[in-house]
Amino acid sequence: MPKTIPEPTIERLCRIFRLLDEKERGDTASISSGAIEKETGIPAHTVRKDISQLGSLKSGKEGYDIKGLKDLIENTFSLNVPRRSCVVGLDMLGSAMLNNNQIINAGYKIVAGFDSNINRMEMMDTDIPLFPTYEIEKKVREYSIDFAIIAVKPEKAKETAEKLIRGGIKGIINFSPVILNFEDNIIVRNIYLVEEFRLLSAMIATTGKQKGEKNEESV
Amino acid sequence: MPKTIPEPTIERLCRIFRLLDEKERGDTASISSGAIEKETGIPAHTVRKDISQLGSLKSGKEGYDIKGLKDLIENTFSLNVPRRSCVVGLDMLGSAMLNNNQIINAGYKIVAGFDSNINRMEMMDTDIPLFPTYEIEKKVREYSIDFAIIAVKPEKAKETAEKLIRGGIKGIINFSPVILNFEDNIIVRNIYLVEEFRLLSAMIATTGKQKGEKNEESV
DNA sequence: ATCTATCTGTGAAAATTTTCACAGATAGGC
DNA sequence: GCCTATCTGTGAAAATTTTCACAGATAGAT
Repeated sequence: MPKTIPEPTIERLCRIFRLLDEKERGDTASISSGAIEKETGIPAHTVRKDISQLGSLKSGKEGYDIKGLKDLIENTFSLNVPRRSCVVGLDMLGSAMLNNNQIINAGYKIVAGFDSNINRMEMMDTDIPLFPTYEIEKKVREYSIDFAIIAVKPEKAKETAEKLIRGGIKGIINFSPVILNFEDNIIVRNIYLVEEFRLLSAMIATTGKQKGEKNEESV
Repeated sequence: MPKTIPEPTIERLCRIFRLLDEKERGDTASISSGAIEKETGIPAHTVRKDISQLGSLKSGKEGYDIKGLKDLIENTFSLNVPRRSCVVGLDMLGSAMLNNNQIINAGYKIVAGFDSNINRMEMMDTDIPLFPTYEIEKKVREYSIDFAIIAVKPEKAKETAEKLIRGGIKGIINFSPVILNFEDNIIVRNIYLVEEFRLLSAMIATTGKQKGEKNEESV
């Protein structure tokens, strides 16, 4: 085992990765931990500590070499391995995901969409192949799909996840407000829209000056 | 000061709140920490510890009274205070947010939408009043809007946030991939779609069995 | 080559968060 | 009332994560 990297560190490094991606086509070739702090809010010493977990990278008076650091993160986390994804549930949110430029620009290919409503699918205007939900297991396997975005109605979320898992899915991004909790080695990232609202409310109520992030985990 | 509640605890309690909301219209009137663990994945002792931070609630052989616990969380975090929200950027993702049932059902009112493209707004079919982005500051103030969802193009994210803040916004849910980092007491929850994909990749690469959450921080 | 200013890398300390273990409380049966 | 089974509440221990402080490294100037 190559040494365990703590989850908060993984999250921060992915955030830094995006910054590097922006900066890569910029004027300078390097960036310091202090500059990373200014742009991301992650304290400089934490940035250094996190990066040091990746093994060493030659330093310098200038800070980190942007390209070098980016590649190091990319390799460590296998971000360069191409991943195929699908979207299940093609109402407004699901459709927005199917056509999401951010996702496509980052190199993640969305290769299929699923919905239980065949009429709706026939009306949709997209190049991505669409299938009825009863074909999920079959198509996930056939297309070797790694990741799925779940945007179905809450009452369908669990069975949708189970179909995906039977098809061999590796990771799920779950937009439904149902807590998906599997023993297996399926990784689920939950994006709870409503909870983000509640967290804003809660943070205002408790102090008004918490830090506000988590990705989170997550929406 | 009423005692500081750690942020991870706030996030878990909001998750538990949702579970209670589901269970409230169920058959039983109470739920134990063990049952909460089974449904949320949060360990029972952590559940108890978290709940104990809220001050005491009479216990019993049966576990927690669902209604009582729900009210306690609601009051502690002022989740019952009505909040008015808006959406800035009405492309597919923004429109999906404007019409999102989850948000509405949870009692959060979306009272305005903003977009820089006036033609697009005229074509949209919604009862929610829509305004051009140059009116953000004015309208946020006029409607006393508390929260905003930012779904604009990355290059517009920062200036959008600044307009909202000048209008007096209290919290922002940011869907753009730009890191918004303010000194002020504005709370920002970032939902980084692409980062969720990267985190799935990273977690598979590092061990394949990390726990997967945040949002998840954050979506 | 030496000096200086600027950064990183990292062991150790501090802070935070989670886990544990068990005392205390409650409801039901006898 | 008393006993038992089931839970919570919580101080203390353990684990994890963040912060600190400074040694070491590099690049440029003189």
